[in-house]
Amino acid sequence: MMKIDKHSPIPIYYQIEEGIRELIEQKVWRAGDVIPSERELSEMYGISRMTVRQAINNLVNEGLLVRQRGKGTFVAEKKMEQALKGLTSFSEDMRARGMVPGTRLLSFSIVEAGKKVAEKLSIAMGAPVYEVKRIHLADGMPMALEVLYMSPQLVPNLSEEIVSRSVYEYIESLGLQIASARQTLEAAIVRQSEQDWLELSDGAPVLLIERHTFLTDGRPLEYVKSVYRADRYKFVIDMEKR
Amino acid sequence: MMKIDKHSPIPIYYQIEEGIRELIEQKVWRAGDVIPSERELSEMYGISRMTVRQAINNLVNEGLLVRQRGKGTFVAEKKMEQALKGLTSFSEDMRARGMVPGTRLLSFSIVEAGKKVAEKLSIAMGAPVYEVKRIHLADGMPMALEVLYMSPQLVPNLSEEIVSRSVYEYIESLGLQIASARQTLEAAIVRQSEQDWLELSDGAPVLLIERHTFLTDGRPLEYVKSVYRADRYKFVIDMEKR
DNA sequence: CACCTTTAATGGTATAGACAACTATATGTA
DNA sequence: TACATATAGTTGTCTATACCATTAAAGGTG
Repeated sequence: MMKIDKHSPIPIYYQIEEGIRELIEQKVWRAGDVIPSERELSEMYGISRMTVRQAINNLVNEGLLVRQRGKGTFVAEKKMEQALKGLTSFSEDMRARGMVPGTRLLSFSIVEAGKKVAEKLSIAMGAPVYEVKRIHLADGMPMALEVLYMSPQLVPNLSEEIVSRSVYEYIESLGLQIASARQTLEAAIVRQSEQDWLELSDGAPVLLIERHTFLTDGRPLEYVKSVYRADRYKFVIDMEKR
Repeated sequence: MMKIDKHSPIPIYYQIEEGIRELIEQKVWRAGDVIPSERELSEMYGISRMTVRQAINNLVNEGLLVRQRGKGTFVAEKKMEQALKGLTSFSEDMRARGMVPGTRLLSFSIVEAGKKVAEKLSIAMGAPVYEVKRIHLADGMPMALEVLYMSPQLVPNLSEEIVSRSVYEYIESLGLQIASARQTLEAAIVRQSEQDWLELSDGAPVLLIERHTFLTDGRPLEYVKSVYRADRYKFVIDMEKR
């Protein structure tokens, strides 16, 4: 099931923690499943129950597990949603609003990084970057125009194929982990170049959203600029005190 | 210092937790201070060190304390900033951007709640509510128009005086604690009624922000609608994976 | 003085055990 | 059948102890 080395310099509770994380990752245990009881785990690996508890505590704090006294410990629901609290992909966002998401790829190419893109991705000006332009649809209607930049140094072998599926799943499969993101939102009037794609008339308001995403090691992963139709899109943020 | 009842049905670790929380609240211990060591606390109250650790663990997870191996456990910095991660007051926001904040009170009155306000504040339609209209300035220039609604049932004796100082400090002094907030952002074209206050011309884009704030017990505290000048204001959100 | 070693204090990890509180199931009883 | 009771299994709380890893300060040494 999972291996524990009691004489490793890595703490036992951490090994257990990682082991459980992995089993959930690999979908051996799925959302809602009971995991073995604390006593079972402690006997299974010949370690103290308190040590098992320490591991489980951490995972509960992370939101990966849920405890229920008298019943057991369960794999928490969600997982993707927990990815970046409040930061969801367009598709998830739309589905949550009860609409059918869609995407139209406008262009997929490698271009030379301009000043702003180079800065945002921490690469040299003129260095090659992926540029992905697409339109996001909701119930078949154009909702947003998006331009995404990523560095091939960080994300090699990106393809149209991958882009039309899920970029984030590909990112994860590369072992890259998203840690944080900064988004800026501002209002503006639609530009002429964007007008047709979004099926808007002159002077229509749009919501400009920029997203700058970072990995756990601090490296910038992507820089995305989006133009949303103001008449069809509201941005919602839920914030909790912690 | 603090009292512990070992035979209370309230868990000892929780009593310790509350005790520490209170001492920090009352500023007996301030940000950066060392608190007594785990061993000291355990001897002080005649309880096991592991029990003390459980209390401290929870406070560390909350972000109230910080551990440093070999050195001790310290009261974490911040506190106000930690109030609502990412949700700051206009004044703080502006100061963080290097501008001098200001406010012009346009009106302070009690009005009958309309349908939307009544809904948002969970009160009856037609019930009296405070309505505060003001303009937020940055470096003396109009930045946003704001209308705020609060129920006198929840927040009694609100006055112009309090409003012009800090509403949130007053809220806290009443023992009310903010737990969460939902903000929605959308782009729009400035309305005629808002145009003059914001010194905008026809067709200028604005950012509409609605904030709906809730207390720890789930009751809605306030409903705020703001209109920001798009040319002077960007909304920034930092999100971290947790 | 500057440098190394020792020592005491801190939090970090781990054990083995005990009892309480809660949940679900099985069992007995009217 | 319906209801109370026992029982086993779960997490929750708590103890007492041990040793490890890191830190800072005290003390010794050149």
